[in-house]
Amino acid sequence: MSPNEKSNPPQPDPAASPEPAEGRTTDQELARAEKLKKLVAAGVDPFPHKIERTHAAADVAAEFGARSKEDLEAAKPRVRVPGRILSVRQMGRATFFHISDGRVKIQVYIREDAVGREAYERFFLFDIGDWIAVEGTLFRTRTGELTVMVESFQFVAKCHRPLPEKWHGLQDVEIRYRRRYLDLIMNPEAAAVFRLRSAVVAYLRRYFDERGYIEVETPMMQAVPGGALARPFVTHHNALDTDLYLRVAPELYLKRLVVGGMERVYEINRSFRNEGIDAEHNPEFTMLEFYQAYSDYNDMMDLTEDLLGGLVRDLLGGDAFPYGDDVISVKRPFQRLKFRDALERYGGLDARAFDDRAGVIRLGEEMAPDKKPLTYGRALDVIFDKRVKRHLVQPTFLINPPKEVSPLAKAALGSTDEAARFELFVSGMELANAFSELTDPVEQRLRFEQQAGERAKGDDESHPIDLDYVQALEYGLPPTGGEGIGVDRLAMLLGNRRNIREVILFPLLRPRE
RNA sequence: GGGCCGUUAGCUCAGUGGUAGAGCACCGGCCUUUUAAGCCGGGUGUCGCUGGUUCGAGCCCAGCACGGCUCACCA
Repeated sequence: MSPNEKSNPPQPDPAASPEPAEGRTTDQELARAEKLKKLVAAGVDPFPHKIERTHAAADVAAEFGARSKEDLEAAKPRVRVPGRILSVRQMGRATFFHISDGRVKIQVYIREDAVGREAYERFFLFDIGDWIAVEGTLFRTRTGELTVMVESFQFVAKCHRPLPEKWHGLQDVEIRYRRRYLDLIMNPEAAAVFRLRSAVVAYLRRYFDERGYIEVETPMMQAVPGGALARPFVTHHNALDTDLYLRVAPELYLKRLVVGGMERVYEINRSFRNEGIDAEHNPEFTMLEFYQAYSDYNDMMDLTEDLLGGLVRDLLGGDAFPYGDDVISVKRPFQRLKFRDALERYGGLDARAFDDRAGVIRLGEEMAPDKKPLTYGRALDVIFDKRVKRHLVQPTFLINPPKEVSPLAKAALGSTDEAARFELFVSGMELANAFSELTDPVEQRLRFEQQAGERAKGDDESHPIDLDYVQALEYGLPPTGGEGIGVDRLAMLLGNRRNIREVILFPLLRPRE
């Protein structure tokens, strides 16, 4: 067969409306496809390879936002700026519209007498939602709004589907989460939260980098899912024919690195916990963990105050910020409250009740019948969760919880049943968890075995035995302070969002269909 | 997993057992500094799905799906 006889492969119609991903094609989608066809017929490339621009919309605002009307009229600055059309106001032979780069909206003015009749009519083959690049000079309207006077414009990309309503934005939370791009287009305050989150993470990295910490990445797929008391996700490696777990925490690997001489390490990345989903929990979430040799949990408290104070000052200004109905102050020092004192103050346990171990267990089991049988320490933890947590609104270091629920922490100095550990609570939410790391390999092994004993009694939240980790400790871990901070929750606080899904771009939802 | 609530046009939402509605968007007109532009005309729909009750169901009942809140769970 000669090349000439080869039939051309079928070419897609570049202006065709995409098959609807779900449901039927609506009248509005058909109208949009028709307009694109006309543009293509007029010679427009529906999928241009590159768009030249001088400014993003945000650049225009930043560079010219302060220039006066007279100044702009004299200078006539030229810009070529792309953006998505968000609204159109046509008045006969002149039209105003707004384009956005996802951060800033810029008004554009197009007049038939400036661009010519043909181009002016071509503009009406664009729809709200389409991407356009406009070139022209900047001026201010009667009302003072910075505006591009169009001299020419270029098609950038088609929006085949109508955008949500311009005034109310996109309200349906399910669509907001499933199709986050629509949320980002329509709800600028939602987009702003994710920019804030990015700034939070950048600050954290800067903070630790400047203090001599090494950023590392440790396994997310682990043979023993340790470092926290949580149910893991299971997966399977085919070539090795072995089950692996998605990590519930990076902790044990980070401490192995300290054994290896990396005396200051941190990691910011995802962990996975196969638990319920609610306003404070997403199955995959981002944790900052950091470890510092030659330190203890008191040093971690100092560091935490410094870190959060600086973060709030840097990103929000000042040392307090609104969260829901509260104003959270990160002024040093944070309240320090012993676990036992917290239970006495808010949990209705006086000293005598505290010492009545059977009574405590009974109370805990009444509050959490699913968790029976409870140990003393577990029961205290339950009572804390139910009664105390919600009272800890201002940043509070909750110090020395039961050793029993802290299998990776040293015992508190001078105590046999309390851990050298704190949890930081803000607005009733656990934000951080830190301890003086347990460095004794013999005791670590014992603690693991105790946990295994509880596991055997049906407790699937106990810590699994990790003998490989014990072996690492046998090579010597210097005194080390370590801490984990929930980055999503930190973003919730600074962004004043009550739901973790507002700070996770694509939160886990049940798959559709 | 339990309880409560929601699901109606592309979006935001009304809807009282008896012809399916509004605003925005869209379509056709008018309009050269508007900005939730305005004015005139047009309703474009699998009322989440499946059954049931009824002469008749968006509405009442049951089941299911998805979502929200909440409780449970949860470092």
